Amino acid sequence: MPYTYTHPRPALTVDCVIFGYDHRLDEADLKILFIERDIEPFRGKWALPGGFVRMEETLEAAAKRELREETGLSNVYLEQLYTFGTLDRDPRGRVISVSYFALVNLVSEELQAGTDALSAQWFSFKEMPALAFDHKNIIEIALERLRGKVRYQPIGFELLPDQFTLTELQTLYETVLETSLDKRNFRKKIESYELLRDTGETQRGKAHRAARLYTFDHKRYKQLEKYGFLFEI
Amino acid sequence: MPYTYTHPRPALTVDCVIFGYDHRLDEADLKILFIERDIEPFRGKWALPGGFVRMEETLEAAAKRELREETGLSNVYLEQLYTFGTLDRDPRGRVISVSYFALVNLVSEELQAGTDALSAQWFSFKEMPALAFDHKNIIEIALERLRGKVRYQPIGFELLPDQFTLTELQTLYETVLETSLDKRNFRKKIESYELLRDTGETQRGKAHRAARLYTFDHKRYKQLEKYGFLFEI
DNA sequence: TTTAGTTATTGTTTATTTTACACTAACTTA
DNA sequence: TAAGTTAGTGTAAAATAAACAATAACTAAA
Repeated sequence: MPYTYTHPRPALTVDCVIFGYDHRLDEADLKILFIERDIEPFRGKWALPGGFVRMEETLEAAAKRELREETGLSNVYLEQLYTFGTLDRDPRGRVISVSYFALVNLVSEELQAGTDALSAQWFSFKEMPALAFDHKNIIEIALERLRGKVRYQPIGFELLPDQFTLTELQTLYETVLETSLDKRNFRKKIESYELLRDTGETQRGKAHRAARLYTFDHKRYKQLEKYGFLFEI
Repeated sequence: MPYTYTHPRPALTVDCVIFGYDHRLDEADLKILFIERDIEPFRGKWALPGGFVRMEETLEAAAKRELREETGLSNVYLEQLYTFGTLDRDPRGRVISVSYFALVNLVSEELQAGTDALSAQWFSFKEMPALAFDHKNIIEIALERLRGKVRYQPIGFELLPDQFTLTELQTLYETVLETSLDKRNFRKKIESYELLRDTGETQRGKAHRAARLYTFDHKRYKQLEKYGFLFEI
């Protein structure tokens, strides 16, 4: 069924940059989720999850649908990143891509390859594969945004499981920001925001002193946010 | 000449939120540039400058072209803001809009209505007219972005003429951030960044002590930026 | 030419925030 | 029960931010 317009129109896609984090690893690092393309162009190459926007869905809905179809991930909070529109970014012709990004905890999320993709896989930055389209460019911009944002908004918690230790939280910030932080000063600052709730529980099965487990108080953050509350690491 | 595709495609537009500032006014305030639409839909209503993206131009090029055609403004630095894609934002059907924003000095820039618009006009926030499409929403997001950005990047200078006084700079920040700032502390902070060059000249024609004129040292800022320099007001 | 009026320019003291820094507590395993 | 490992905690010094007012320089009116 062909569709005809009086003026030419670019095609419209969405792409998702999903950052994943595994707090259990000794060498914690950020990973990004890619799918292996099973259709041309760039068949066999790795690419960001994404695809064409349908007429009856919003941009964000399209991004969520593609992410679910291609990787099995759902219920992630997607934020719009940037819209890419150079002339030559897709060999099929003029294609505009609206990109989204999200932060997830690797351990809580189960991957499953969908119908459009041979497989979905996490890659750390050191072992990044060759990518389709301008996706290398997209993730560079996403990483820049993540680094900028993590310092002024408490989004780091999205990368951790519901319950986490203060050391895990600190390691996360050290990983994302590529710095090292003073343990006591970090804890003092985090405590001053009063955004964590002590669960009363402690870590189990570790060969040393068990750390207290905390949860992030989303409700309280939303309250504070209204009144111009400033978060900063 | 009709264009046919195997799948339906949304139309793609760009919209420009141009903030203007007049440093000479006693009651300084931010204005936004609108055009009066002379075609349907929303004929006679005010709207952001913008229009359809052509196949042979990038998104930013489209935004610049529409801005020039409709208002006569050119050589402004446009930054991508957000892409709007709700289903019902345009009565003509599914239309995605990539928005851009820019900051200009009202006095330096000459307006001239173009062919697509009956007239272009600056409106201050207090006297905002009824707007076409979802443009009210777009400018709300633009204003949020501006307020967030102006505190961490020295973009305020784009709203002033090449030469300006420290009082003009302070008034600008007070206007955009809707606060009042301490004069001595403000000057101390600005001075500490070493981003201003004293021109040696002073203001003329004022019925009181003439203020020194400064220029913003863009080159120096770009240098400092590379090394993680932090600006904050 | 003097005076009144208006805006520009400048520094110090106090309060707050950030940084630097090291020992004891608690748990597991050998 | 001893050794090993990570968790948890406070204080002093330095840096930064905030509060605050008098003099300088110019124009216009008397």
